[in-house]
Amino acid sequence: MKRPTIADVARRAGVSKGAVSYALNGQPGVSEATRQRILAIATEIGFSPSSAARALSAATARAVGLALCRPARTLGVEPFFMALISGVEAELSARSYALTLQVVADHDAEIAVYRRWWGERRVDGVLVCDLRTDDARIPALEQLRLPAVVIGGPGGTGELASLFSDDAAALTEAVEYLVALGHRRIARVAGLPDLRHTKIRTDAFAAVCRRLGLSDTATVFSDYTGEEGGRATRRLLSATSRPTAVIYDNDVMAIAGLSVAQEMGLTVPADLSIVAWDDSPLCRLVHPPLTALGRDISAYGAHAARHLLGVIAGEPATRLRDETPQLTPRGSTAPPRER
Amino acid sequence: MKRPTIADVARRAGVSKGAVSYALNGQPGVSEATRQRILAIATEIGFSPSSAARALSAATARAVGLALCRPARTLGVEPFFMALISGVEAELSARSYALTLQVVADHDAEIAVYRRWWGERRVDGVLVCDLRTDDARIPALEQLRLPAVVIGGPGGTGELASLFSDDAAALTEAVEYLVALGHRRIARVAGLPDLRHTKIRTDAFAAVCRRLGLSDTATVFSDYTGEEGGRATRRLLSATSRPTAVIYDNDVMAIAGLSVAQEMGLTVPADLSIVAWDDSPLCRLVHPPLTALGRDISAYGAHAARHLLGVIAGEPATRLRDETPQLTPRGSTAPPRER
DNA sequence: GACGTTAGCTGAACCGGATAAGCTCAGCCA
DNA sequence: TGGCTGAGCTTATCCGGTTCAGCTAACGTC
Repeated sequence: MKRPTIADVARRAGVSKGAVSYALNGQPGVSEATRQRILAIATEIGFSPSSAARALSAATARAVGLALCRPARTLGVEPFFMALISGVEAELSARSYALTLQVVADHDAEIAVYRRWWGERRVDGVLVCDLRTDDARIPALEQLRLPAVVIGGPGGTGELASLFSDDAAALTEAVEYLVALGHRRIARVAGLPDLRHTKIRTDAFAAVCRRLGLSDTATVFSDYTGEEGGRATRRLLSATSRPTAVIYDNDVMAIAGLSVAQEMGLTVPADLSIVAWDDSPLCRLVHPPLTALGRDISAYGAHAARHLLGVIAGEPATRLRDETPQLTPRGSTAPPRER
Repeated sequence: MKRPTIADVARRAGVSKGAVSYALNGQPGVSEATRQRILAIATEIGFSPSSAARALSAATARAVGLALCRPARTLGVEPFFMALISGVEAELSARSYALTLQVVADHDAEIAVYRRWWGERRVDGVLVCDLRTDDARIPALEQLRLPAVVIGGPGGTGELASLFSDDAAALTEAVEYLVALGHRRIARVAGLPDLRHTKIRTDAFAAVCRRLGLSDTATVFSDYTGEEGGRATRRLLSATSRPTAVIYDNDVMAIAGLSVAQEMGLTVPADLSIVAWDDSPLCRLVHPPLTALGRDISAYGAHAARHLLGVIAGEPATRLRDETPQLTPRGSTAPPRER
């Protein structure tokens, strides 16, 4: 099947290439009758404009890049990224933008990819994930002047546009809820310590514990994998004065923690309450179902994509606050057993 | 930061655009000294050729498309796709191909996407997932003559290239293992019935049960979600003569099944053995860890990508058999309790 | 009826590469 | 010395769109 070009449409309509271009792009310069005739012919012979030719002359790729910088191992297990991608994609395809995906090993490789994408004009902008506390990608992107939206923050995003959720508020709500249930010894299994949102949550955790007068609090850092989450839990529960509640930075670690607790003979929630961050269907899979801090990740992705398209279109690089994660209480939290 | 073009390199090197093109592409036509000088200058000013211009003249996009046709809901939870994508991506980026991703609602939309990608010359080929028993995408792709590799089969892939695993053999191995443990009443919670690999597994299940003289066997169809998997399990376990072992078509449903069993007061594996398909880290997260039929999904994706690049390069559209899923026994399977 | 004005269209340049064809000149041989 | 060869380069064309400048004809105006 040979692919028709604009010249084929022009020939069959008996007009010039220019007229066809005007007609298809809704530009003035052709009569309504001619436009309809051209559109009909284009549809009939199944014409769609070559993205390469269009990119070359219009200097826009109509594509957006997303580089994922996590090992394949953890990438797959967390539902977060797939949900994010599907939201991003929904927004992009609605505006006929393509999504180009690349998995990279580290930030240096990621910056190299941005540099190449920009040089090759392969994308018009990028979405940046997993913001670190001191993130080399930010100055690199600023220097390239590659339109970008950082999914993360607040803070640390330089002059770039960003989209963030108020993780501090969400974490505070979770701690207050646990304290209201009667918990005094609350621990936290955090994600990678150099991610910015980990620090934000850690700071918020320290602040709320101080405010509520909790002293027996511990934060253990992990890497979002089930293995590490389980190990961290085992360590916490083996301490002489073990916590009565644990907050996990993702759902996978929370599920691993639940298994470890059960394996150690503890009953959830009587002996141990569990709160998960990221309310995916996984949280409802296990028994008891997990109390979780959730939000619509797909919508988060869609908002990020929309924001990026705005930045590409020349809108100012603002910092948007998205929905704050909401606490959904389920069977994994209860007042601590008397002792 | 303005993006340098081939003309900038040519000007600084004091040669023509043509010479630069020959030098950068390793073509004969320039002396080694000139080539080195041009390469140095290109590196120095950070030149990378515009993908659009290259695509336009070389008539190749150096990009591969992947359309995912599942609701966002189930897409996110299963680790399968992310693992597949990371494998595909590793292979593609090693050969400097880009991956273009699109989430679609149904097969008609997917075919429309293929048609558009082909017309726009946005991709050089596509990977096709989730083959159905009577799949409209196959004839559509054949008609478009768009290079494609179908991830699925064997059979039902028409003239297209494909990559499949021997699910029938894997399922047979799992059943034989359960029978060797002493199980006689084995049930199966299958995936969507119109997926081809579901049918292959269902047929293999029927065949091996007949061969081994098992009569009390049941296959319940589901949709890969935890909710449905749990519901199916509840139905199976409520029957008068309940199964002593259940094989699930994915890990998410298996985990949901485990929860349901525990919730109903059954002990796994004493009262019920569980086998999961797709051995993701999730299977090791729960307690007891799940016996699973696993394979390297990332490598599967990489093989599919390599096969597709071959087809794009003009190699014959062969049907490749990948590694057969291997049974990894863990804590969720044991001989059935005497009764 | 001469003169703007404008809608509607054409022709050509341009985007940034790849590449075929042509040109130049050194080297070699008869 | 003239002719041939081939390495090493330049020039021109093409890919398939967008867009600008210009052309033509119809229309309105005084």
